[in-house]
Amino acid sequence: MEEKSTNFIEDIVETDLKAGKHTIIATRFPPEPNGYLHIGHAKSICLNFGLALKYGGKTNLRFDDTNPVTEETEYVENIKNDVRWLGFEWAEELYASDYFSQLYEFAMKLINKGLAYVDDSTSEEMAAQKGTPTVPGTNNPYRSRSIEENRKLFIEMKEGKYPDGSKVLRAKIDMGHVNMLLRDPVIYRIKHAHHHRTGDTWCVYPMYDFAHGQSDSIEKITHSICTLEFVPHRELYDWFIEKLEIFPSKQYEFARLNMSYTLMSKRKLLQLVNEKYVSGWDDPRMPTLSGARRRGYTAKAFRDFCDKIGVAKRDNLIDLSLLEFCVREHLNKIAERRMVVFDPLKIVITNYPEGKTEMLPSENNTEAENAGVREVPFGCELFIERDDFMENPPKKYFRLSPGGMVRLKSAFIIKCEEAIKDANGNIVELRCTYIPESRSGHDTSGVHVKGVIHWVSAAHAVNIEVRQYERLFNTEDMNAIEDDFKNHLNPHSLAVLNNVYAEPALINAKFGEHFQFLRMGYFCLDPDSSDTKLIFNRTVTLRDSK
RNA sequence: UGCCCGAUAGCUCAAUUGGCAGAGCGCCUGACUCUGGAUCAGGAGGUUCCAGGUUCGAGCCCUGGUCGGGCAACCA
Repeated sequence: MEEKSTNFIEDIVETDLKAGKHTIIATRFPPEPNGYLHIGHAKSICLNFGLALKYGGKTNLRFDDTNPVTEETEYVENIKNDVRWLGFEWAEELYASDYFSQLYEFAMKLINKGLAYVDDSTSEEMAAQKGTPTVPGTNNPYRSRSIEENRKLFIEMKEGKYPDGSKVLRAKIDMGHVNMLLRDPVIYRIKHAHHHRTGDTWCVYPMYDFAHGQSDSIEKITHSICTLEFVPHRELYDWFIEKLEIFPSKQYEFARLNMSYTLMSKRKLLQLVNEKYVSGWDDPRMPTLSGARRRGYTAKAFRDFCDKIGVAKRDNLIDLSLLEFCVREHLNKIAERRMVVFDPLKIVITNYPEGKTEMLPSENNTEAENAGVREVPFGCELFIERDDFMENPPKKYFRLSPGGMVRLKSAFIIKCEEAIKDANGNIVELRCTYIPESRSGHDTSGVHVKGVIHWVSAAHAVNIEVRQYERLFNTEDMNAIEDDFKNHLNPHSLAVLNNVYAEPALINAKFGEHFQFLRMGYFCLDPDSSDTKLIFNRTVTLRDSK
C-alpha cells in the first residue's frame, strides 16, 4: 500500500495524541433520522469511523432526534443498515433523546446561573430584535426576568401549560455580539408533538445548539467533526460547555461533499420521493446509499472514493466521473462476464449444422485469478448487436460488414455473406459462414481479425429487462441554480429495454452479485425481478472514449 | 461596510509537525490473434491569486491586497 498523506483533521488528532491531550479518541456520526443517508454522509462516515480505526478509539452512532415533527423510526433502521453496509460498526447506538432529562437539567442550571430566560416574544419580534451582521440587536423586557420567574415559567412550559410558539427559553449571552448566533439563541421550544422514541413524555424540545455539543460532552467525544456550515456555531458550542462546566469536546469542521449533477439536500430528495419523480429513496438514480446499492455500486467503491476526494475546508464540486471511476475499478476486478445482446440482429450460420448445439468455454473474468470458466451454448442461429454490423462501414470499422469477418467472443470467426432486408429496406437478418478451424483456444485457421463481438444463441437466449440509468439532473452545479430544482431533472434518466437477450447462465444470477455484460457495462439484478422476468440495472457503462 | 472560510494542471479536487507539487476527467502516444468505442502501459500539461516578510528552505507561517463563498429558522 502506498502511503496516503494525512488530512488536516488527522493532523489535529495526531497533535492531540502526541501532546497527551487524549490517550484514545472518540468520534461520532450524528445523523438526523429525517431521511436516508446519501453520498455526502458516506464522506462523513468514512471520516469519523476511519479516524477511530486509524488512531485507536471508538465511534458512536448517535441519532440527532431533537425535532419530533420530522423524524421517524423508519429512517433510523435504514440509516443503521447503510452504515453497516458501508463496512463500519459503531461502539454504541445512542439518541440525543436519551439525554432529554439531562438536557432539561442543563437548561435549569443555566437559568439558575442567570444565563437563560423565558421569552414571550413572537418569532417575528425576535427576528426584529436580533439586528443584522453589522447592526447590534436590542434587549427586550423579558430578558430581565428574575431567576425565580424563569424557573417557574420553564417548569410550566415543560408541564404543557403553554401552547406551541408562545414561549421559548433563550440563553442570555449578548444581543450585540458580532456572532449573530450568540445574540441570545433559542435553546428550548414548545412542541406538543409525538416523538418517535419518547412518545408524549415531553412537550419542550432542545434546539440543535443545546443538544449536540452537550451530547458530545456526555459521551466524552474528543473530536466532534461536522461540516463547514457549523463553523459559526463553534463559539456557541464552546460557550455552553464552559458555562455548564462539562467535558470539553471540541468541534472541527470540514467541507461537505458536493457532486456534479447531483443533489444532496434531504429536503429536496424527500420531495422527489413524495411527488413520485423517482420510485423511492432507493431508486437507483438517487444519490442515496440505498439507491446506489440497488444500482450496483459497492461499499468498497465508496470507501475508495472518499479516500480519493480527501478532507479539506475548501468548497468543492466533485466530478461524478470520479465516483464512476472507483466503481469501475472495483467491478472490473470482481464482476463475472456475461454476454447479453441489447438490440438483437439475427444471424444464421449457413454452414453450421442445423439443430446442433455445442458448449463453448468462456472465461468468467480474466482480471480475477480463480474466476473460472462457464459453458456457453452455440448454434446456427445467433443474435448479435445491431450496432455491430454496418452495411457501409467507415475505414476503421473492425466489426461486421458485407464480406467482412469478425470473431465471435469465445467462439468462431464468421464472415458475413449476405444481408437480408425487408420491404422497407431494413436489415432483418444476416447470412454468415463460420470457419470451423477458428474455434477459440484451438484456432488453426491462420485467419486474423481485429474485431471481437459478443453474441447469444437464439435457441438458448433468455429474454430479460434492462434498466439503463443516466444522471438524474442535467445541471452540473445544482447548488448554483436559482429556479425550481425540478426544472433540471433529466427526462432521460431512465430507459427501459425489453428486447434484450442474455446467455442462459444469467438465469442463476443472485441479488448482490455484479456482472459485466461484455462491452455494455456493469449490471446487477434488481429486486423488482420475478421468477418469470429477470430485471437488471445498469450500474455504470464501461469507460467510453467515444 | 462587521465576523468566518477559501484561492494549487484545461476542468474537478488532493498534498503527512515548512523539505523534489499528486489523482480523476479531458488530450496525446504505445501494447494487445479473443471486451478494439474495451483493457493495459506511458507522455505532455503548474510563476501553487498578487505584493512584501520570516527561514538554509514556504502551496503550507506572518503582513497587506484582489477575487470568490458563508453568516440574522421556535431546522439540523
